[in-house]
Amino acid sequence: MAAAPVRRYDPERRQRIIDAAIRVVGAKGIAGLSHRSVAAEADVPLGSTTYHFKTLDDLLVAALRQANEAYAPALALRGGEDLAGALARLLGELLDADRGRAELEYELYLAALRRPALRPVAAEWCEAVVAALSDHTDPVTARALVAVMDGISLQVLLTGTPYDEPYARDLLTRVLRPT
Amino acid sequence: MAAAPVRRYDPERRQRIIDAAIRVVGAKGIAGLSHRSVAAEADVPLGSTTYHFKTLDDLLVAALRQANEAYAPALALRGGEDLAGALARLLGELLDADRGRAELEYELYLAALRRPALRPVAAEWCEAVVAALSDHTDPVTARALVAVMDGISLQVLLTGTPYDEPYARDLLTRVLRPT
DNA sequence: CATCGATGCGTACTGTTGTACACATGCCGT
DNA sequence: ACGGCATGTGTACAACAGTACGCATCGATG
Repeated sequence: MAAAPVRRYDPERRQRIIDAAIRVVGAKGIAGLSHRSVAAEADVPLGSTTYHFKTLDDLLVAALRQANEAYAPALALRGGEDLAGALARLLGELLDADRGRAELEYELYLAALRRPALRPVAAEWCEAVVAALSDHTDPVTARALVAVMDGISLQVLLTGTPYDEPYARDLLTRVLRPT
Repeated sequence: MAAAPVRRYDPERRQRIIDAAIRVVGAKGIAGLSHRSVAAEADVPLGSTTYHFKTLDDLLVAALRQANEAYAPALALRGGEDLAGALARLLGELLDADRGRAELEYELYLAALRRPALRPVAAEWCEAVVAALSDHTDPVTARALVAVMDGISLQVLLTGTPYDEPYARDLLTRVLRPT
């Protein structure tokens, strides 16, 4: 009998490694990310991860980019609602109902602080959100909204304070009024 | 002749280790922080760091707390100036003139995302800034200002966008107007 | 002045990590 | 058809990590 057929020609492998990396970061944080831990999670040999991603930064870039793509559609805005209320509601959904995902995405995003390789991707993320908001307000205000939403999320995630939707709505309303 | 006199009775040792830890994080990031790297930087033996700080989290807590104490006085506000302008100016001083320190302080602050041990200290930091602003505005607005300043700083630090003081001033002005 | 606990020092152990490298395999252009 | 090259696999190695632990030394307490 043949030995266990070693897996060959696996075109999805690269993608599976990225998915595994995201799961690892979600479970153990970036500090727990290593070529070996992703390899185990993706069920591929060690050499495979080092082949597709020479450095961990490469892997983080791919993971952050993928997380971005999943985040932007979450900002889908309903038509009738007022903008501040809609954003406050979406923020609440992310921070209350999907805390794990919020932590994961912010951890990848914030990693750009010390990893220059991630900075362009973080900038892309920023731009994508601004673009999603540009249908509803001017570009300067859109950037401001991003800053404010980041700030609110940070306070919640870093200090453990519960998310206060009316407060967020009030703050966003203030930002939306032109000078 | 006597052997090199082994250093004994060094009451400042603990403090020197904290200072060394801050320098290490500033130079190599939290990822480069280890009992060994601080020991080398502080010029103390390995056993000394593990004695004073059982875990690296303990060390990070001390470092973050110390960074906080250095940050709050930097928020000293001049009397005559309008609040938004003063904060925008201070933000500029931190982000333009002292980028390294800004990165260091935010890295320690953001580390609370994945390290529950740091969360109370991050909350203290938040409260300290709110308290410093409370002489000039109401508590709710003070919290909002902290969120906005964090958000602005993040955009600058994470994406590499240059700091735009007039933009920050405008945004802070919007937040300061009561609803 | 004897003793005990806090502090300091050195070293050894065990696990984990990034990296390199030699070899296997199968697609694709010629 | 066939050979080069991208892809996949397994293993080994050197560096470095946290941790533990035995011993040295000092200050204070009685």
